[in-house]
Amino acid sequence: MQMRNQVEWVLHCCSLLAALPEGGRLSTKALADFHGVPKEYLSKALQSLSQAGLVEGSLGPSGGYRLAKPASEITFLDIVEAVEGKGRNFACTEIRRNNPCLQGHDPKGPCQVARIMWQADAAWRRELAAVKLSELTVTLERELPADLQERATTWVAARLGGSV
Amino acid sequence: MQMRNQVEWVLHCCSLLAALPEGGRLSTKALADFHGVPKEYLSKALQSLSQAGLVEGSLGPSGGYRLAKPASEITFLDIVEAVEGKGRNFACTEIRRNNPCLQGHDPKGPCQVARIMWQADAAWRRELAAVKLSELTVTLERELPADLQERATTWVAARLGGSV
DNA sequence: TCCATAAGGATATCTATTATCCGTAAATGC
DNA sequence: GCATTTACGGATAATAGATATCCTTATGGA
Repeated sequence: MQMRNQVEWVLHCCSLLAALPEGGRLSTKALADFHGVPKEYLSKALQSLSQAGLVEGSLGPSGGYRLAKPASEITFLDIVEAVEGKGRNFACTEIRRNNPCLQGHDPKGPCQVARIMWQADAAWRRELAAVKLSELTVTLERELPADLQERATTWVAARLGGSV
Repeated sequence: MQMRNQVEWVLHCCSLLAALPEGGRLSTKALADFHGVPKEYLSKALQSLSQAGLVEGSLGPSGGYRLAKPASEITFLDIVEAVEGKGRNFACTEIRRNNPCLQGHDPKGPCQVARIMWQADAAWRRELAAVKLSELTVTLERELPADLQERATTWVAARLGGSV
């Protein structure tokens, strides 16, 4: 049971978008180059983010993506669910109903096994919901050496779209 | 990102094994019939449990599986990890190293994205580790009508192996 | 001896993930 | 208006993983 590659990608992409100057945008191509991932497939993931209302795409030259709302209002859970879906990580297929000696019995509510597994799933989501995208930016600025941050800023600036 | 079918199966199987009388065993066939799942494939999952030291298989007629230790010493996490593996649900592929403008930089320790995702994974596992298999038995006895419990007991008794 | 069983290997089938390609529409600059 | 750049969506291919079955082997019990 493993999350998709795309989840890692978009988390890093959002991190980069969060650090963009006001009004700035980055194209799929720039984001793909920056992270060394295939552009076409990354595009699909970014479209998921767009549909979830987390980022906004714009067309034309100097188009690209930017966050649709402040990084402080976007959680890790938002991003993960945009790509991975909101479905639980445990699917109960109600095998208790297959039981040959319990036929005719119509159990109410989810079975205890499912309840426990869903409770753990909820704990996982709670943890992700507690982390804002903005926290990522703060940590990165604190941990990444200043000269590298500047190189990154320069790299991004050279590819920046939008009304900057 | 969804867990395997086998996880649901073995959780229910363990639940049944935990309710067995002292020394009793159930064969793969009985467990498969009880839950309405394919015997051959369930067998693979039970072998995983066996390798993890959670259940003990024995050969010959009147052979089958029983718990390898008291249900109070087996957690949901034990069972889930036996089938699903102990690997984290988020794999960090270190895409930050692909960054074209950060070449030559050798970051120490996991990146913040991975740390956050792993923290959520840990919360999920913590939740599962907190639930003992024995709790499942207790709940089942409390919630399942007495007559159905008896029918199940009879059904199981007719297929019971081991030294009963 | 004979049968039932766990265990493990080999293989087939199906589904989801990963990836690529192409067409469309919109925005920008000329 | 026209060419270019971009997001977006559909279609499809390639790969990996999950699901399932079959067969052989070794062992225990009658």
